[in-house]
Amino acid sequence: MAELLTKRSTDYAQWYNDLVLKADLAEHSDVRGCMVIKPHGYAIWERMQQALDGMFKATGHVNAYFPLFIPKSYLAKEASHVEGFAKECAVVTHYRLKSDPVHGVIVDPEAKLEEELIIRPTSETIIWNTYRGWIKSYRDLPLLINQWANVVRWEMRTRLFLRTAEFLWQEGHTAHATKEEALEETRRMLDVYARFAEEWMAMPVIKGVKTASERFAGAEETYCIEALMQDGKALQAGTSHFLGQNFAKAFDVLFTNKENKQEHVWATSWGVSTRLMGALILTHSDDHGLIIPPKLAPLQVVVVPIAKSEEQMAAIAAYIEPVLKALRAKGITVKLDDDDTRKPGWKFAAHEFKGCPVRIAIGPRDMENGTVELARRDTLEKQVIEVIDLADKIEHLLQAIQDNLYQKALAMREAGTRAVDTYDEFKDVIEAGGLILAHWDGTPETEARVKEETKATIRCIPLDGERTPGRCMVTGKPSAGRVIFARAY
RNA sequence: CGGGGUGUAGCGCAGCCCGGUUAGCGCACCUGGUUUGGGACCAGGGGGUCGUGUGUUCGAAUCACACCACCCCGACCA
Repeated sequence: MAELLTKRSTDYAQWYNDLVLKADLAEHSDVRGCMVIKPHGYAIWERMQQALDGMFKATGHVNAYFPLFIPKSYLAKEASHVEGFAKECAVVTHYRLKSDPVHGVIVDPEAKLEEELIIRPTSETIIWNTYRGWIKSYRDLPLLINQWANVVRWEMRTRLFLRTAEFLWQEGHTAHATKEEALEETRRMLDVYARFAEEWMAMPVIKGVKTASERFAGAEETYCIEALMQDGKALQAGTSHFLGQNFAKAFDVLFTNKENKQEHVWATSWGVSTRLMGALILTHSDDHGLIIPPKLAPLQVVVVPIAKSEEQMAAIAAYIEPVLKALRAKGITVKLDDDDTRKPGWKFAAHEFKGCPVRIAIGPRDMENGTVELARRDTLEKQVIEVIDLADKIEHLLQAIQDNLYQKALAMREAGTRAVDTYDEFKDVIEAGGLILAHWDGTPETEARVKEETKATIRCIPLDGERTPGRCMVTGKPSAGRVIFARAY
């Protein structure tokens, strides 16, 4: 078999790049830092969207859409927000081109915008400016809105899915009457993200709180889910922010409470992006290509016929038709790959590379014996089984694959997590990657020093598990509990 | 923006030092045939502003200068 893919052990970063390109997930566009998401990649994203959207609706949210453009002055209204995003904003300055004998077209200097427009790096400002008109009374609260959109952050260095100048995401923006409600919402959506990651992506995550230096620009508190990738680097997979009254104050969003008093509303925002595609790949895939958890696989089962003639192809199609029907009745996506321009061996390799969880192969031998060959992508195991009750067996197999992927990822994370008590040991252990649980004195200075000296950052202060006090590994000062350090994407 | 590198067919590359017929190879693509239980084989075929511009020269993919683009490493980050 031709070696299409750099091995993970040879060069993990190159493996990732190869895989994204060769599994037809995405490619670089001619626009610097921007990617084209190809149909196979987009289909997986659509499955993610669908699952998440259902979870948002189930927690009472509705979708809406706000503009791509944000007046420059809006961004400046919340001081730390603008500070956080100013360095990576694309700006629209003109609204017209005109033809030019030398250059074809040029920007029409006559068509300068009076106020420049920012391409949204996130939508808090335009949304809160809009909410001002929507919220008057406690009866208008809570306001629970999500939007699916693209955003632009002009990054210096980009990587397909993990960091691109333009990316797709969802951003939830909610308004509440009380601080407690807003905090509850922040945690509720964090739980939604964690559940999605674990149940759909088969990716175990740690829920935590960001330190001040890693906090979202404009938030009082940023919660996150962090995951450990196969190469030992951590990846932030989703964030949920408690925004306090910062945006309400910046945009004068007031409501009248039951006591007829004016109060600023309390806010949250939360998002996950196409970065999840990167997380999915970095968590599960192997040297043979992509591995997609069954619940997110656009095609869950593929049937590869081994036919020497058109008659045989027709016989195989008839042989498997009842199984296809039964699978579809269960809501399982299945395709008979009857393309006669490709050989079976080619198809085996291609579907494997693209991550299809289950493959059925059927040849003349199987039709004589009443069997099929069943292969699972996660373990690459093959077995010949009787065609009787095949749809049920496959349904169970898909669930088994989903479970196995989660368990494997969990085992990987557990093996890659260590508690460390001294800074010397930390410096040693961090070289091997993984998550490190260590005590920290809570100061930004210590955090910055560790980052400077080891390139490791505090991924989060974990929410779950007991918080046992100790002494900071760097300064020896008191620590309320261990935090998670790692080198991160 | 600093440091390094690369631009030759859709992709991956050779040719460049030392200028000289019609610019070559592998993969992919097209046609025909034989094949088909893990990326088949044989034969034939199509496809090129050699990144752009200027210069040197009888002659430039090859030499010089300028520019552009992209990639890798750093600073910034979901």
